[in-house]
Amino acid sequence: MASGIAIPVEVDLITALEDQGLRRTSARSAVATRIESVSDAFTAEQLCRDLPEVGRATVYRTIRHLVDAGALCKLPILDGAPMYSIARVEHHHHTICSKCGSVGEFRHSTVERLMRSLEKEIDGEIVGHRMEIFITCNQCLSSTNRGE
Amino acid sequence: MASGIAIPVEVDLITALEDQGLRRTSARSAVATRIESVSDAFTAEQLCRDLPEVGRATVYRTIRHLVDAGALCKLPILDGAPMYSIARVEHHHHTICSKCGSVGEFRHSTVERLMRSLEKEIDGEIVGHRMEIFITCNQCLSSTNRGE
DNA sequence: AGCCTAATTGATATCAAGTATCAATAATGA
DNA sequence: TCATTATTGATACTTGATATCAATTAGGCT
Repeated sequence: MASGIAIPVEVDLITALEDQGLRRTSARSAVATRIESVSDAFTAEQLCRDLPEVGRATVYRTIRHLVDAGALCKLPILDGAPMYSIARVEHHHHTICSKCGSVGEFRHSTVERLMRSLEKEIDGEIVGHRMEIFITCNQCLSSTNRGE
Repeated sequence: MASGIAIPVEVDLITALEDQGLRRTSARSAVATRIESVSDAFTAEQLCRDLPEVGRATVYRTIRHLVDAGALCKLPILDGAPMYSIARVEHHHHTICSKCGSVGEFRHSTVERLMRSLEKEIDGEIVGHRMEIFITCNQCLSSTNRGE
């Protein structure tokens, strides 16, 4: 990870919601707290299962608000429900372990430079991009080596 | 696009299916022909609507076979059904117009170089990647300028 | 040509993810 | 405290996609 320490944006999800003009309610607090406590990426259905005391509709709505606020990233999974992860770094991309599904974040200046150089090749105006790197994470690598 | 002319892999979808050991049937031919005739990316549901004479299950199955054969790319759309496009260029990425949804392909060596340089930063072994560029395509740009 | 077998089809049921509805409830400001 | 407005959540529904399985079809064989 070299020298470039990513400065983590302090994420307080319930505050992010209030900044959107939304009320602080017990349902929203429960959702926010739960998301902050699971460190990994998660699906909406997982959250619903973890929070049976909060209605499905509310879980989905709250997630949508957090995505709108920029506090959560929604990342598409080709065969299945999208996953969400807290947006800790300003602009970043994701690594997804194709064995265990764990999600990581990274940021690399080359990506931004790449966009600029692509601008010439592309028939239109670039308004955004998305990039995911599929990996076998170190944990899965070592458990495979141990011969499971 | 400079000098590097992308050599289009000649794609014959029904042949791609036969190469998988699948039989040539009228349903599969209908699906293959239809996909080849629409030049744009499409969703499974669109195909079903275009081919009411072919059962839904068969349309979905045939698409899956074509993806398995590498003849179609499945690209995730964050809010909605995945789109499919014929894989004309060996390894490539997609541009998606965020106004009209049209899909294009491009290939750029920097992307491959980028992967190699990312290898050092990433906690695991890279096994693949995915990248989409969101654009406003020239067509949408000009129609906006005309003041719709 | 006719037959056999395995592959394929497609109507239907089912599943899963997510959204719309709307009466009941809770939060805020006066 | 009251009035207003936002929020909630049970329920029904929508959409995309897969499972089931009897009927059909393709391809090889004689």
